[in-house]
Amino acid sequence: MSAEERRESVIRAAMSEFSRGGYYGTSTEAIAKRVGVSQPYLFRLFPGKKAIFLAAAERCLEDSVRTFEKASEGLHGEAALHAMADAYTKVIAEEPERLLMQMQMYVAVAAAEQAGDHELGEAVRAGWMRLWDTVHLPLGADIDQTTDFMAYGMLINCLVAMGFAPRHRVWEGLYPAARSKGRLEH
Amino acid sequence: MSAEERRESVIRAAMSEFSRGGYYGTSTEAIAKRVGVSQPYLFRLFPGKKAIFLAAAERCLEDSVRTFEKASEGLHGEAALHAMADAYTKVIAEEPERLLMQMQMYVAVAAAEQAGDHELGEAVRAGWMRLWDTVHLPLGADIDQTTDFMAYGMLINCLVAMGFAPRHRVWEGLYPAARSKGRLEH
DNA sequence: CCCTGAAGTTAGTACTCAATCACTAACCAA
DNA sequence: TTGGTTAGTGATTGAGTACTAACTTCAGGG
Repeated sequence: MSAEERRESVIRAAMSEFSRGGYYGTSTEAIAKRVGVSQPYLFRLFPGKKAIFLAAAERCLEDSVRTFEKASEGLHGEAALHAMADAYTKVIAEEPERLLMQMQMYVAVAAAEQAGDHELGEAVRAGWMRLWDTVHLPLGADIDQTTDFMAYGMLINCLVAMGFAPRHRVWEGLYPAARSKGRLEH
Repeated sequence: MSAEERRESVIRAAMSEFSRGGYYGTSTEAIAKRVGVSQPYLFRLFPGKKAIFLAAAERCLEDSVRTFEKASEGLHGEAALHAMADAYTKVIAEEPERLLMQMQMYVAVAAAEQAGDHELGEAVRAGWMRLWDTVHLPLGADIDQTTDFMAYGMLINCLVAMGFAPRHRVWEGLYPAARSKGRLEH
């Protein structure tokens, strides 16, 4: 397998592992095992653990951007809103890891910034802005609606992280995500 | 100093430290240093690191409950909403650590649950429900409004964690928190 | 004046983890 | 065959970490 292909699979494995344990709670050995490669070899593909996390974070944001781009393609206003909400609902049910990775990303940024390392922070903020704009345009560039959409998304992320069962009453006020979630998740 | 008083200061120190590095990124030595006590002594005050984190998480939620209880005292409906939003704004400006600790709590729950440890998860979910109800009642038991309030809160937590500057346009759609934040944070 | 119990420390253990180094095996062009 | 590149491994190192055990210090009471 070429180095580039390996790097690709490392990023995917890293997203999985980091989503569980976060930056500090994930060992490079765990990532290597998931890739099926020796641990030292990771350091030939990436300069260090931080670089792996950064790549995983950027990919995570990129995935979300693409999800909403695809969902809202050719749609506007309320139709786009529903399409994007449905798409997110699918992510909740099928790839909850992605939501957790988002959360891990956010807290990792806070830690890095306080340690004087702004590289991750700048990348994540740039990615988030791209995500924000990706949602903003199909919603008719309505700031309030965009903010609402993102806010619901963040609430959902937190509820998923906390492990609230899909039928729990905290989901009640979330529409349409909650109802769809009730359907999709077992 | 009595053991009980020490435990109290350990919890406060732990909230600070865990809010930065999360569970895995925070050493018991860092907590001990902040308390001004030797590291092994922590294990006489608490059975282990996990217990310290649990205590810090519970205290964090308790603090938020108290914040909203105090803010909404004697108020209902829109008045209560504004009072609670203002109170949260104050927390954003003066105690951003508390918001970060919340985030750290959420991701720690996800990690613990997947590792088969449900103790933290149950405590956090119970605490969150108390928080939810604390907000729910003054808002006239309106589920949608409560969900909105919590969603905005979670979005704010994430933006703060990512380190978006107070004047950044992502804050624009947040009302009244954003405007107040612009005023309060330098 | 000694005894007890509680607060707190020093020294140490067993372990994990990121990163480095020296090496091998396969392939490929001249 | 030779010389070079690329994918990959095993052994190791040095720093850090949660937790334990044994010791110290000291206030208060009989």
